[in-house]
Amino acid sequence: MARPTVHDIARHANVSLATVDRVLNERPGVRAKTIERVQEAVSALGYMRDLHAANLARQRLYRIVFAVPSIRSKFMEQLEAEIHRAQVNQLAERCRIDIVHLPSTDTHQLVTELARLEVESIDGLAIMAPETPRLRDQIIHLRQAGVAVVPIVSNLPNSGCAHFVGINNVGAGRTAALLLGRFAGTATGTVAVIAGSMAQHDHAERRFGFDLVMHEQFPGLKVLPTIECWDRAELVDLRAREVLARVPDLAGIYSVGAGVSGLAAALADRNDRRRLAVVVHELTAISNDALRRGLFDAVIAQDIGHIVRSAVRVLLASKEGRALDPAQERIRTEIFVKENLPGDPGHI
Amino acid sequence: MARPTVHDIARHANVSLATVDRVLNERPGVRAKTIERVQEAVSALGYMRDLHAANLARQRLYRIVFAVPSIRSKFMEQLEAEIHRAQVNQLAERCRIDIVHLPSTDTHQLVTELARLEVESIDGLAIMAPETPRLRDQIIHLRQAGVAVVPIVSNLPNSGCAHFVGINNVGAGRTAALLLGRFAGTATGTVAVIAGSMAQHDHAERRFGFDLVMHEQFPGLKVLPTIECWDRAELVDLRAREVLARVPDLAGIYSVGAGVSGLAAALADRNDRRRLAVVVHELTAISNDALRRGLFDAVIAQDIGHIVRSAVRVLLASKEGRALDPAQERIRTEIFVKENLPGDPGHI
DNA sequence: GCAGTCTTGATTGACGTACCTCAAGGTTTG
DNA sequence: CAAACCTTGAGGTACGTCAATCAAGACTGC
Repeated sequence: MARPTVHDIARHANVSLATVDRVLNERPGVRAKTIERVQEAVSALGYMRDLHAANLARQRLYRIVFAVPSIRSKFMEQLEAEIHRAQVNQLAERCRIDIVHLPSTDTHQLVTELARLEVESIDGLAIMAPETPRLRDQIIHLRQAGVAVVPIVSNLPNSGCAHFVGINNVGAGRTAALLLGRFAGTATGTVAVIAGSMAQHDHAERRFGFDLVMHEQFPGLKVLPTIECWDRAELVDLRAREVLARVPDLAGIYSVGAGVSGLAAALADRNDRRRLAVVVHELTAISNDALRRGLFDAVIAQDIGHIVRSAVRVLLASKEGRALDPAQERIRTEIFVKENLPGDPGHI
Repeated sequence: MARPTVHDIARHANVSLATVDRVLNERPGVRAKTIERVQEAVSALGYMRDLHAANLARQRLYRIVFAVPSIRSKFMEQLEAEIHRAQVNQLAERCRIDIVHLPSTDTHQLVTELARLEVESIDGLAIMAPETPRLRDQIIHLRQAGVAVVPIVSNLPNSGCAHFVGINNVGAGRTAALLLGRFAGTATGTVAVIAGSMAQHDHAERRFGFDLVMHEQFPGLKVLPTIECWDRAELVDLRAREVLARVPDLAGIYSVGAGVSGLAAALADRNDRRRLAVVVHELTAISNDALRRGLFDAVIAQDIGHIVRSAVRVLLASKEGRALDPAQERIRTEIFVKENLPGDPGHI
């Protein structure tokens, strides 16, 4: 018993091929009763449209744009690398992917840049940007023009996008707090938090979640005000050394953003023997190495490749009116410690 | 500039369509020089065969068999659920997936069951089974007959399979030790280990990794001999209660295998206030709930959906001679704590 | 009952690749 | 130098769906 085709449906429903086609592609000109008869035949025979034949015939080349900040960081490098990988893979699947760089400071120019996209030729937009009212309006405008939009990494809660591809940053902060609190090995002490800036949505959310759990579960640990270092490693280095020198009962450090190489350097240089719990974000070559060397205790991460692939799937599914598997699209808040780093040798 | 097609290749290489076809599909009857010319044209134009058209024309229906133990457990239920999900999704991609149940105790009959597969009609086999010499021979025989074979969840190191889809179980045990040791909050004490049976490869490997790290990093924690409970919840319950009652300085419990509902029940019933670090394997409804309730502290898991999808990709790629993206196929050893459980409400 | 619209059938030609046949050249071998 | 073989060209059909056409029958309202 081979797969049923449209011909089988036509025969089973006693209609012509043309009618089956009209029903399947929701074209007008079919009586409600006939539609019903065709749909019955479809479910009776268990028909599924052959994606290969459909895509081939449709001759549709989807175009997806990834709009990402132009900041240079290890994380952004990884993100772009994954987008490039998707470009190559998706090319075989009739989907062209482009990258657009958005200014990271000037939010006005960001929207201007976005407005420059040729709406007509774009099917989907995956965007990583801080939400502003003007950006929200621009995104609503894009969606009205038929562009599927999905925020990635950092959510845009007010822009009315059905889906967000990224982790729950409040949850990530909560997770960081739990790990830091339990790894610290002391009920009392002081905890320092280093972030890029509290103006960044995701950083603020992480800090928020972090505070919640610290307060609930580790009331003996006092959390210092956020040290803002604008994701710059040399600043992180400097400020981390200050904290290490000046806070005698330091029990842990939580790094919310980028620039962790500065933190690793500061930690490597210290000569006291205090037990310190260090939790940072994003698994990069630097944090990987610092985990191995015992400088960091835990890394909270998101699978960037998964984010990119998921964004593509979500956008294509949206354009094609397909449903998607929620479980497959859920981006997990991953925890890495020294012993479960990916790419370990000796994979038995 | 649209995608180049075989016609473009033919024109560019100054050969006929038939010749291009012969080269692309590695059919005989083409001079080496001509092959070279065609391949040059392919790379010059950046040609990529249109998978949709190719699959359509090839009219190939791949058949993949998942051979899994017939034991009933939450983990196996999840595994089968994911295989069923893949069945539905892959049907649209011209790939039929079947499940074969293998006897879990009689290794002789297991091989007999495997030998019953009609080699001719099968393209790929994903198998989860303990390795025995007879099984190894049977797998080598299958591979010689042209069946792509990939072990899943539990590796078959001696069967010569190029790829294993699953986590590094030694690493998983190491990870469990690190978490348990650091969560315990005490440098000295006793740790109990509950497993299905040390005859199970993956359980033994986890225990091995666990012992390594406990010995290296937490020498003050004494690890008791493995309590074998055959993955049966009621036995786990019983033995866990014994341990809780009889070991006064109990600092942690590591559950290597299944039957964790018994452990959760035993822990929920205890009335002492000792700080206890509990680490278990596999994220199921039960372990999820126990994490939330604070009965367990950490769960080591593998993404079962990822394993199934990866196995399918690996097998199909093997049959089609395609390369695959190692990063996408790497199964991670995931850590879950109370705060990073997937499917959280309030996904901001 | 007639013009007009709505519904359906029949048919056709893509889409890009796979795979087959037949025949025409070219090259080697004895 | 002819028979045998190797290489290549030309052309066709098929895969399952999409999309469009034209024609005809079935309704509607007036």
